[in-house]
Amino acid sequence: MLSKELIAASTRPILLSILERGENYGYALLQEIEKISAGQIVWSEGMLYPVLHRMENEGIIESFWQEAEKGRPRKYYKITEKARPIIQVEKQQWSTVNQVLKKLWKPVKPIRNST
Amino acid sequence: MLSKELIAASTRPILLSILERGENYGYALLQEIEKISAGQIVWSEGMLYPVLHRMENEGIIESFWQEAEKGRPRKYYKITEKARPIIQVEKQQWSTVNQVLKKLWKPVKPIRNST
DNA sequence: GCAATATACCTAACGCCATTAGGTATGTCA
DNA sequence: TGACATACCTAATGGCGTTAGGTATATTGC
Repeated sequence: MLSKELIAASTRPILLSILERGENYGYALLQEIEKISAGQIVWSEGMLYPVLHRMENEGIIESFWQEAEKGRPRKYYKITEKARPIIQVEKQQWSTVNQVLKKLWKPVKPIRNST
Repeated sequence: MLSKELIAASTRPILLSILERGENYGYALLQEIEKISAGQIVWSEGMLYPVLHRMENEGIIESFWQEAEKGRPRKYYKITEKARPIIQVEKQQWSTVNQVLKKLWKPVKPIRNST
């Protein structure tokens, strides 16, 4: 169970990275992330759908309805050209923080003793 | 300039990791993170002080006033024993997300062409 | 002497966003 | 026929970063 802050920070980068590999629909994305993270990351629908709508409003992704062989129609999302630079910035920002944390998590060098 | 979501997700882990290495006071922490991140991460006071107060209320850190050689007294913070397991969980959570992103950012293997 | 700047702390109003908790609709299986 | 999985959506709530203030001390420049 991730903290809500970490969810907030990682959802967009993860979503865009998944969609970068191919279009997909909301419900499948919920299962996809759970699978990729080996059950570590679980998204709620109440979080995901608003995020998708917001990103569509911003023009980062776009949607189209598609009939499934069975069940109700699915709303597929795909990234737009506008998404590319955003993904780059997000990667860079994530790396910045990750490098700082990696640095801080390195054990402190003990002071060499002269004995 | 980091996104506010990434700030929210990283502030506590970073703060606790810095304080794990030694007690420090608020204003110095602002400069410390800027230095460690080579200017990439800049915290605002309006973000930092409430975070410190919240963590103190939760018993994760504790504070004491100390006179400086010059200027006003400083409020130093140090981690408590309660912080240790929390830091561990945060490290683990961060690593989980980081591994997922690393996986997603690996270039997709192109299909070998028979030409 | 006095204004500007750096240090060092604090807080209130605002807006964004995940959570919680609902709702609708279709198809399958017992 | 009732339960469950699939598949979409939204409203109310609370937490938290941003913005924009405030207070106090010490130094530096005019």
